Amino acid sequence: MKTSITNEIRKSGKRMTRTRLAVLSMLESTKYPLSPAELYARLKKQNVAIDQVTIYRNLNALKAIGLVGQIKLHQEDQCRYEMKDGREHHHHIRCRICGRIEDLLLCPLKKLTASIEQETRFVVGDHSLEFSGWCPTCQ
Amino acid sequence: MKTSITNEIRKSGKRMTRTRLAVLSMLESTKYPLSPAELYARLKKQNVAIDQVTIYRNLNALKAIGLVGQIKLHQEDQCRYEMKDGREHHHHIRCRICGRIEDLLLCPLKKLTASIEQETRFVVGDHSLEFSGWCPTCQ
DNA sequence: TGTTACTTGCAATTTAATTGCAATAAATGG
DNA sequence: CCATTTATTGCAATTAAATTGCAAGTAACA
Repeated sequence: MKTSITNEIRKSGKRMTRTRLAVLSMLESTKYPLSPAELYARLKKQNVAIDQVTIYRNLNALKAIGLVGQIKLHQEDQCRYEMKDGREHHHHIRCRICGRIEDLLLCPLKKLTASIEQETRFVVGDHSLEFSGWCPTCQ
Repeated sequence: MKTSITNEIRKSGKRMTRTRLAVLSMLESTKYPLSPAELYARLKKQNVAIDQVTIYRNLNALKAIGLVGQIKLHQEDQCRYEMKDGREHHHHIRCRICGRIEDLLLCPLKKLTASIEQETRFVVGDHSLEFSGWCPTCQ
């Protein structure tokens, strides 16, 4: 785990712990966002002793710092989480049949922000954009 | 309530009932998507006798037919629902402070679908796009 | 008007996520 | 390196959202 992440955590008054490190490592080594339950199962398989509650609390803490992003996908009843640190802004596409999730690196929305702000008089802070469809295997 | 909606419901083997009509009317007359709890409160205020469970079941049924859309917003722990029937494709922006929600009629994504399909080999079925920020009052 | 089967209400249940609290352990300073 | 402070953890219990079972009710259609 990069020292910069530990510093980021300490800077916010939080601490780098065994369980927090395990959660971060798992998120870093997985190429798609994970749900708390998936995180728990994967960590258990690696014989990491951690409680479900600790996973929830760590995800919330890391989200608050901005190291981790929360993603709500169609057809899913749990949120997913992924590392934001050092990653390009991106979105996701999820297969409606098998649930496979892939990253989409293209995002046409930065240009759109200005016109939205003009139209609504809101100040835009963030956006989420999720696609769903059928993956190559399920078509 | 338009007859076309009743027909749409019957066509799918479902029935137009007193409670279903009440849910549909409430969704039609509200300019932003409602959560099941909000629907319940508003219907209660109108002295419509309806159970929370019935609201959930109706929303699921109407979503399955395609008459109603389900929306997951940032910072919210309940889904919201809105009429899809006859409405233009659109998205939403939600104020991070007061929760105010407005429609966004512009959507630049139809053009993007082709390149996503080419990039991922998925067939794109749908997308969701939600903005959050600060509304004029809360800035 | 009678029959079929979709729908409703109520209670109970499932599932996701949060909270309380005592015990543990990371960070900092001496 | 040790002591102190306080964030963090694990366990149990709780809250909150959404679903399910079932008997009674009622819309649709012949």
